[in-house]
This record gives sequence, C-alpha cells and structure tokens, in this order.
Amino acid sequence: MPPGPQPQHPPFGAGQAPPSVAYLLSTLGYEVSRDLGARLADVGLELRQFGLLRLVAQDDGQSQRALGAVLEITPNRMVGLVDDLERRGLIERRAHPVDRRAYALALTDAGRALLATAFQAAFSVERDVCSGLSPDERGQLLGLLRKVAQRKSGMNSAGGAAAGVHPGMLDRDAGTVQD
Amino acid sequence: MPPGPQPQHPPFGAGQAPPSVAYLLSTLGYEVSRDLGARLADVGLELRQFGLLRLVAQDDGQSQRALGAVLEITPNRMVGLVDDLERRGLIERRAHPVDRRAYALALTDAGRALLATAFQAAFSVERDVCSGLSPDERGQLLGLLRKVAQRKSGMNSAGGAAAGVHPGMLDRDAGTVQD
DNA sequence: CGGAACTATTAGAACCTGTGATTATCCTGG
DNA sequence: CCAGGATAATCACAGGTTCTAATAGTTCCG
Repeated sequence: MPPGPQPQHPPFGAGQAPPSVAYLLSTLGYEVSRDLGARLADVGLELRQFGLLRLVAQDDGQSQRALGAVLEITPNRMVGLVDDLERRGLIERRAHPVDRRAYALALTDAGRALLATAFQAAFSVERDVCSGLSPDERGQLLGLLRKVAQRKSGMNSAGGAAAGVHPGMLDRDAGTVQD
Repeated sequence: MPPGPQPQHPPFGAGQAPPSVAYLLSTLGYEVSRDLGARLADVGLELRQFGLLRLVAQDDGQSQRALGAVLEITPNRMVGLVDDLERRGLIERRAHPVDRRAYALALTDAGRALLATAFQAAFSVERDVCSGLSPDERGQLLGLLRKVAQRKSGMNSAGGAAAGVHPGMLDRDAGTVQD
C-alpha cells in the first residue's frame, strides 16, 4: 500500500507495554484509526474524506473554510479534498446564500449513500473493539474515556478541538507513554 | 511549526462526538500522542527517537533491522534515524558479535541520561491524562484498556505489533468512529 | 564452493503539506 | 458612497518525508 493519503503515524513504539493509561490510549487509538482507515478504504474513502462527508451531512451549506476549521484542514488543502469528492459526485459546491466568495457544500444523494456505507464500516470497528467487553464493561469504559476527554478539553485552551471533533486520524503519528 | 518529522495525523474529524469507544479511543490517543510529542520536543527528541531509544535501552546489541521491525520503520529510514542519534552521541553503532553485516546498537551514557529525562516527560503526560480520575477509576480504566488491547493482539494475526509496542505515534493519522 | 538471502546504505521519484501570492467579494468607517 | 482592510477559494512553489529500486559486503545452506 503506497503512502496513502491517510495514515502515516510516525513510528514510536514501546519497549515493553508498560501499564500506562497514556500508552494504551495512544496505542489503541492508533490501531483503531488504522482499522477504520482500512475498512473505509474498501469503500473508497479516506479517513479525512469520511470526516468531511460526515460534517457536510450533519450541517449542510457550510463554507470550505468553516469545515476546514473544524477538521483542522487548511484552506488550500480543502480545495483538493473538495475537488476530489466533488469530482466523484459525492458533494456539490453550490452558491453560498449570503457570501458570494464562498461555496455552500452539500451532500449529493450518492454522497449520502456512500456515507451510510461508511458508517457501517465504522460501526463494525466499534463492535470489533468492544467484542471482548461485556455490556457493563463497555459502559464503564465509555464513561471513563468520556471523563478523560472532558478533562482534556477543559484545560487545553487552544488544543481543544471543536465539540466532538478530532483532527488527526492518521496524519501520521501517534504518541505513546509507558509508566 | 514546519511539517515537523513526527506528528502528521491526517485530519479526520467527527461531526459531533458520538458516544463510541472507538471514537474516543482514536481521539484521545491522538491527543495524548501530540502531548507527548510536544513535551519530548522540549527535550530535543521526536516520538520515534524516543521509541528507538527505549528499545535500545531495554535490549542492547540489537540490529537496526530488528529494531526497525518492532517500530515498523523501514531499513532505509532507520539509517537516517540512527545517523542522527549517533551524531548526537546518544547511541553507538558497535560491531555485531555474530553478524558482521549488521551493527549492534547500544545506548551511550548521554543517551541513557536523556532517556531518563524523556521518561519524566512521559510520566507527566500520564499524570496529566489521569488527573481527572480517582485512583480507583484509573485502575478500572487501565484494566479495561488492557482487555481491549489484549483482544486486539489476539485476533489481528499480522497487525498485532510485537509485545507492548505500537508503531504509529503520529506518523500522521488516527481513526475515529462514532456510534 | 556457489547461489540465494540478508544487512546497511544510497539515489531518485512520488507524495503531502505549508507558505505566499492572486482574484473576487464583503465589510467598516469616513 | 467609496476607499482600505479582511476574508474565501485558488494557485504556484518550496520543503520535508517516505517509498522503491539498486548496490556493496556477508552469511547461510545445499
């Protein structure tokens, strides 16, 4: 598989998995991302394309810049990203209602359909990840992770990605720690 | 900050953080990696350099290829990585005991010292991540994450990174899922 | 002994991302 | 109303990183 556009985590590796929350978080996060990336590839989508499609789907008519801000994708990069998705007929660049400089991105029917398929892939990853957990355990884990996530967004003034969004998917690296 | 060598996660983003274990895992994993990457930068180390140093420290005399296999770094990439670390006097390329083709990488005293500092940075990240959790909760989370990690390594025949090692740190992407 | 496989390295191409400049448009203030 | 400054989308370049292919020197097995 060529330097695909998506995952490129910078090798980090650990000597021997030390019992650290941070280490396990970065390791598992990386693996989960890879998994999803692989399954999305089967559907013909990259991680960031999936992210953009999701965003457009939930909030129609946004400008490229607005979307890029959420996904942490610079304007110039958005051009190519949107170009590709538009060329494939998944999204459309419509005239923006109030700003003639910008485009209003919208999902096409084909885009909606593909996104649904992509979601299936995402669900399968979730099922996979939690396959070893009992419903109770899954609930516990969810709560704890949420708690950790909350704390993070609370302090990191700048870093805190907009509600429910996380930029890096595989832009190429992942951290790790061992205790 | 230029396209630094380490973190380059491909933007992925989520529409609205869905309560998914996979999503939170990839998101938090990415953030943790970034955090560690930033703190290691203060010490003058990149994520993968830290990973290599750790590996060399725990298992002296390994060949570049062996180390690269664990860290998922190709041989040609290892050359530059080792070159740099050696130039900085952190590791040494010694003659391999039984194979004159290969080098036996070893940590220098300076390398050991810097690694100790790097570990401090890693510990601080761990403390930070768990700052919002009670000791009990931290233990629970650790157990659950371990369980998920275990399941993973069990099925992924090929993907399962060698015991306790995870490749991507930020090579640039991370996945996400929402449920 | 001889060919096949392997380690480290180098050279070159491909890829992606960031910066700066460009055009069209919006907006605020005089 | 109409500059001047800021903003949206692009484009053209430069830089950095990683992959592929090819090359010496070695080792291993038949």
